[in-house]
Amino acid sequence: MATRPNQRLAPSDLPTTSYAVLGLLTFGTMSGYDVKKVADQSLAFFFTPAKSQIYSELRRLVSLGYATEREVEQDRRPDKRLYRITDRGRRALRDWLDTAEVESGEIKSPFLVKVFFGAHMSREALLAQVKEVRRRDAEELQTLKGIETVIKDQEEMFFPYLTLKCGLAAARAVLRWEDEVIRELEKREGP
Amino acid sequence: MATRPNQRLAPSDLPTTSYAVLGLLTFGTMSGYDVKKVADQSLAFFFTPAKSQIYSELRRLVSLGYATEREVEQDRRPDKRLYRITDRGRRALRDWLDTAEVESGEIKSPFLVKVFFGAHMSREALLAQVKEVRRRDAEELQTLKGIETVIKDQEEMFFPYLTLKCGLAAARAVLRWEDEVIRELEKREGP
DNA sequence: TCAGCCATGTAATGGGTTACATGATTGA
DNA sequence: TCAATCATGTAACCCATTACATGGCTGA
Repeated sequence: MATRPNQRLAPSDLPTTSYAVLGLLTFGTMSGYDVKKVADQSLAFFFTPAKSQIYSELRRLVSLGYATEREVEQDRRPDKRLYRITDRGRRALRDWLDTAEVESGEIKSPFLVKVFFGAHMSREALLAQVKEVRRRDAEELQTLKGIETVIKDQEEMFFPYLTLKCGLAAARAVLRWEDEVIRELEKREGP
Repeated sequence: MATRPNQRLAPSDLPTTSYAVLGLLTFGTMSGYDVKKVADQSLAFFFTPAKSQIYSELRRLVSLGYATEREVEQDRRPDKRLYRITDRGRRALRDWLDTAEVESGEIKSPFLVKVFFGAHMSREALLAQVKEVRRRDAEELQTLKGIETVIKDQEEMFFPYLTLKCGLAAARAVLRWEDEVIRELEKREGP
């Protein structure tokens, strides 16, 4: 069946992950391995799928006609499959982006669950865990700052930079909160 | 086999959800429906399981001996099952809390994925979506502030209040970021 | 009188994670 | 020489979500 060239695609209602992968394919032809790497270096702050997830999304994108697959033989490396976004895929991506329904997003934090039930813990155990998380979060902030220096003046990175700024703002706020928690816990019943 | 009373339980490595439900049971005997309500009113910011998830967790807790189940017949209401945490369950909870490995948590934000690929959208579509998300986030912040006024002076809410402060800090930071994004988008190529 | 919420759950589906596989290259 | 990393994926599992089911009460 022939579809008219600029027709809007039926909103095929895939999970966000599919569109994220589809979006990454706009950067160029990639293998699943490549997609994973790029994702880890760009979307990582708010989107972190497993490899296997990416592979199955890519297969799905092909089955929907949103991408094409081409096998490439390699020596010294396992053969790989390269995926390229199609026009139909670009249209699907734009349709999803333009769809007015936005999901704001969620946080899943085992650490905060622990803090919530902190009354059942020794002060020392909780303090140690807060400090550990704080240390990692500070590292994370450094990483984000490193990315910032690289992309902040690249005009084509305007939108990624916006999301990075969200990460920076959130990271800084959380770090300040962690410092406050540490202070509060340390003054709560003396040493 | 008889276990010694205060023995450490083998770290049975359940998902965080299990321990969250177990933790909520320390507040008192509850049905699955109750657990869901309490969770929505307390952990909601960083932990939002579906009802069915809670029901299956409760069944698992029983099967592990971490909770007991008692059927209660009701008229005008469907019968219900009440769950009560056991000593063994309390020990399992404490052991999990004291375990040094903490997972910091993750963010999953379809909205940020959209912003990331904002170059593929019309400025108007993106702006509208940012404003919509900002509106919801402002509402969310109001809700958190409402909770704050209720619990901020209750000593027994000390730890829940700590997590609430994290939510407040993050929500404020994200709102400021959203305002910045709106300003940036509005000045980007004139009206 | 009728939609919507209270109240209690089950069933079906699928999204996403961890573990499994393989082999070459590189740094300690 | 041995672990780590690059490079590429598949298989199994299970966590978690959405849809389904039931019936009384309540407010417009």
